[in-house]
Amino acid sequence: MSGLRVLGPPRGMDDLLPDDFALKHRVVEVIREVFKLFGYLEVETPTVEYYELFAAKSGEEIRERMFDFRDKAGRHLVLRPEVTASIARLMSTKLKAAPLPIRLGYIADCYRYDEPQWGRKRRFWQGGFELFGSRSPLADAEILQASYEVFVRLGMKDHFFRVGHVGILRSILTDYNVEESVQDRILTMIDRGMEAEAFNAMRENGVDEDGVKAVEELIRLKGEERGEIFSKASDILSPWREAGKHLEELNTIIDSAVEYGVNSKIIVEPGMARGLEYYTGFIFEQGVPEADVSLNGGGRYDKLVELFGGKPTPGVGCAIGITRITHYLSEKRGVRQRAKRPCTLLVGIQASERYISRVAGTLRRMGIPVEVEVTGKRLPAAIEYALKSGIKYLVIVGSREESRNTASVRDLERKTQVEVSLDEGGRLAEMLGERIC
RNA sequence: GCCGCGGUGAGGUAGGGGUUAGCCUUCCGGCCUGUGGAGCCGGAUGCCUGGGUUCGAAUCCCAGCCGCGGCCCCA
Repeated sequence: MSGLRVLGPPRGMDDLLPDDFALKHRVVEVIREVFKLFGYLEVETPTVEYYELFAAKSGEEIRERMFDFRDKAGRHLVLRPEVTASIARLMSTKLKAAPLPIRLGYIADCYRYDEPQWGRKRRFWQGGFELFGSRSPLADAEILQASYEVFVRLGMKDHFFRVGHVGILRSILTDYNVEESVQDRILTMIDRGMEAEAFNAMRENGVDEDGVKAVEELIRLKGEERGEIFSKASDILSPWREAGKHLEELNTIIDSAVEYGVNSKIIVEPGMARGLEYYTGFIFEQGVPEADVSLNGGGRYDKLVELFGGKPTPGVGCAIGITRITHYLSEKRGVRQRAKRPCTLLVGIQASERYISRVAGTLRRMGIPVEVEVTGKRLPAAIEYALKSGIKYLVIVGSREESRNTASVRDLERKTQVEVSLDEGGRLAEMLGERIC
């Protein structure tokens, strides 16, 4: 490379070569498979959105980490840091008359101006499931089920879930008349482990020591023994009827997931909080033991659509970190994926260009993928190229074949060769059995 | 945004003030006009960028860029 480092991609953004792309594509395909299995209809929204769409319900922190810029007319735009807001925008506008419930899926690239490190890029892909129009725990459980299917299908059976419900903490705070923006701040502090600050903020906003103590105990309470966690949480929450209902709801959600067949390790955290402030109920993260960042996360957001001016519509969803999963599979699991290519190479020797083209067309119209040798390699060199590239069949056309309107099909593995008339399409197709290698 | 470590052809590496900068893989050409995953021969591409120290810098110093890891935050 010369001194022009500008020839590399921008910091934190990856070029994917064919094999890298193939691996990412596999992850994407699995997600699409699960879209189909559950009835999620894929949509697309722009990579570029108005700044306000994300500024609305994001803290200072997120705002600073967005790629933002002015367009030529002075509009303040951003490269989306996530997609849920865009989908909610869709719900409040173009889909406001759609019959509910509606399930939407997306595969999209997102951007954050972070310092790159393990599992964190400035450009990354997310695959999302969003279910609108239902308040039922069945809807929340469905998101867990879909997440489970994706991970299992990718061979990550050892994944685990961390589940919680922001309604539990919020309803305690609401009981003390703590206003919503202050609640957001307190939950964010809890999520970041700044507990002392959170407790102080609670006291300053009218929460008594009973309330603080309850929150503290809830934060400490986490584990896999569902029955035990729930009975302890239930005790702690006995003075707060509303919070108890949320706890019960969380139990129902987990129960539904387990009955579905989600046999993952599930860590219950009644005092869990998540960074994004738009969550209103059930929340979760999904990860694997060897990676300390989460690979999937989501929850319920019942106020987001109306925040964007739509009619009140409950929603629940998740965003799967495609780039992180790909990175994890490749680095920690040693998963490799070869880019697929045709099994067949068409090589002409002393044949006219028109004949080579005719044969190529004949093959492809039968649905046979074929690479055409276009560099003038002689047969031995072409064979070497084919073997090196994993190509299984050679279709050789020379002057003999041209004069007889045939092609010679050579099987490089069996080392057999047969001359077939171009009119015998079926026979050609049969010989070139494997199409993609 | 902050802290630490690093950067030698396309990939992997050796060297560590004066070397024609070495090796492996890859790539290109030849031996080789229709059936060689071979062999041999030949060839191509490199010290991240910019300053400084020095007679002389890939090597030492500073800054930047990029990568990796950590803080923070997050998928």
